[in-house]
Amino acid sequence: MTEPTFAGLVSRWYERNARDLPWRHPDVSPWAILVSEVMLQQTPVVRVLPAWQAWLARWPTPAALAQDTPAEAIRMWGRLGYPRRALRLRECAVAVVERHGGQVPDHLEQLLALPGVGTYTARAVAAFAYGQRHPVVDTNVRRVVCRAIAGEPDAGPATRPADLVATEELLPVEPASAALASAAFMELGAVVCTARSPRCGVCPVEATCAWRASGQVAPDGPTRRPQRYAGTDRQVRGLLLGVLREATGPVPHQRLDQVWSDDVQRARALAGLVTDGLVEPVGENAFRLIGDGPPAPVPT
DNA sequence: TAACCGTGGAA
DNA sequence: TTTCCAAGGTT
Repeated sequence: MTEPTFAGLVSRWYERNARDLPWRHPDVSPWAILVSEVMLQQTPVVRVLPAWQAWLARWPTPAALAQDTPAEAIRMWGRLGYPRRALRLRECAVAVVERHGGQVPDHLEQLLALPGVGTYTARAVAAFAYGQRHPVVDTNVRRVVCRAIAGEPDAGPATRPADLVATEELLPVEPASAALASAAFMELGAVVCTARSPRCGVCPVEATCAWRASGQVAPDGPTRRPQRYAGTDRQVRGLLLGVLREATGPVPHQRLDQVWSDDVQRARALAGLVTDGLVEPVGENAFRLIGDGPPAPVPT
């Protein structure tokens, strides 16, 4: 009789307490899982649920999305935030069709090469869609491992190679068990070992938690700068894109002028949207979502 | 490395 | 009301 491992304890807890999220169902395609992972980047589960359903109902395969316009992808994205993700997801669908015959690849290197897919998302798809053994490290997992193993209150702002190593050492050898453990770590961080008010009373590894043993030392020093939103270019971009998203086809410059009074900042935000490929000019004084209609006539 | 990139809900 | 933060990626 050996002691249960850390991963074993968390996995056991997960099997009994996991939320019933649709992208975790066994019959879900790798494409559907990839879509969920991209939508979940910096975005709460409750907001992703309806968007994910609608997206896959419209574009059940990468090929379906690849054939539609960027403008429609941006519209379907709705108010999930970070609309560049919609653009990247469509580019990703195009790449999957062109490079992989329409099938989401199952090799880490191939996944990493896809637009909008980084270290976390590539590993998440490899593990959750294909059952491979990879450390899947997001903000939840970093926090769980940091607290339970290292005994520190919080992890750093970005995932580092050391985080992957530390997490990999916790994974069971068997691939399917490792994938399950990865999902379990994430769930624990999302539901129990939360950033603000951890529910240590219901934690399956409270007895061995290094942070708990230390008396739950508070974070030391100032954390990262709280990023303001009101008054930033980000907010102005959001307002501008909101108008363009609701419109069909070109929107007169004059109508965009109404969303923000500061001419300089508004122009900068609009230029940024164009630079990012979300918006394009139509003629001299109108703009539209990228690819929303036939190409503007080229003067000869 | 650090700044930038949306949005909305809870504390 | 303000602050925090939510399955990151890109440059």
